[in-house]
Amino acid sequence: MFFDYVCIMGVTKTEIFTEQQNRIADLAKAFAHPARVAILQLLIARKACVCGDLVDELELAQATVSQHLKELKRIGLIQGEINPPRVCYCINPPVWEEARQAFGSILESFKGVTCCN
Amino acid sequence: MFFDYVCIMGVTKTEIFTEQQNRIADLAKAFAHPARVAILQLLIARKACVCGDLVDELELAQATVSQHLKELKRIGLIQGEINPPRVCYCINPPVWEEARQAFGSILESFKGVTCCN
DNA sequence: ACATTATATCGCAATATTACGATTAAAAAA
DNA sequence: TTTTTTAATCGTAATATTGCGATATAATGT
Repeated sequence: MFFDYVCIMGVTKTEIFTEQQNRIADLAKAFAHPARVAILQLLIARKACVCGDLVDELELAQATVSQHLKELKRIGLIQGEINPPRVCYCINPPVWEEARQAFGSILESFKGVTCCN
Repeated sequence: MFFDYVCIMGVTKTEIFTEQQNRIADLAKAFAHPARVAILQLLIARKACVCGDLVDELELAQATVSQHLKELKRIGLIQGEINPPRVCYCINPPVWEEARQAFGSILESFKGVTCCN
């Protein structure tokens, strides 16, 4: 009988990594596209909060911006307050703090010691 | 005559973003997969430096690990010292410092002030 | 009711990423 | 010289991501 592990090609094997590693990877995804970096920077600068303003500032179609906002919302880094017919987006402080801690932790863990030199 | 802008589907429009935004996105990609997070953590812990050791520790095929190492090398976060027939990998301090600055800068720029509350 | 406004979602096209077996390459050991 | 060891690369399969036009949705104004 075979209950062999089957690898589904093209899919990240999240099961073999720790919760922390998967979470860091997910948080990093938020910053892994220049459009999302730009959106986060705009939200922090508070110049644009409403989705339409972001569409104006970025040279991307409304559907594309909406999709990036959805991804940032899924990760938790931003929240959207519905104010019909507009939606006002902003940074979600607790998750932003989580990202700060997570990246800080891993980035500070390297003390400049390399093994091959 | 039409020299209209043609969007190549599926490709990030890097031209419309700043150098800094594109670089942050690229650096973030290094952390945007749990396997690469695990590799970086292992390299920092110095338990495994040789590619084969990483393959043993991670439950991934040698070809897969090699591919992730190649991506980390492309971004610049790690370097590989050839020591035939082995290759010893380690963190690349200047680029690691660049990542520390880049993430620190954006993560600290949010002062807890949101526009919709 | 109907038009307007702002955003989300759908569907599609195309490239990017992930994973791995098989093969190649390069140096050391036999 | 042949074998062994270690890592890179190739080729392939499959899912993920990116981008956008078109459409749907939902509340407001007329």
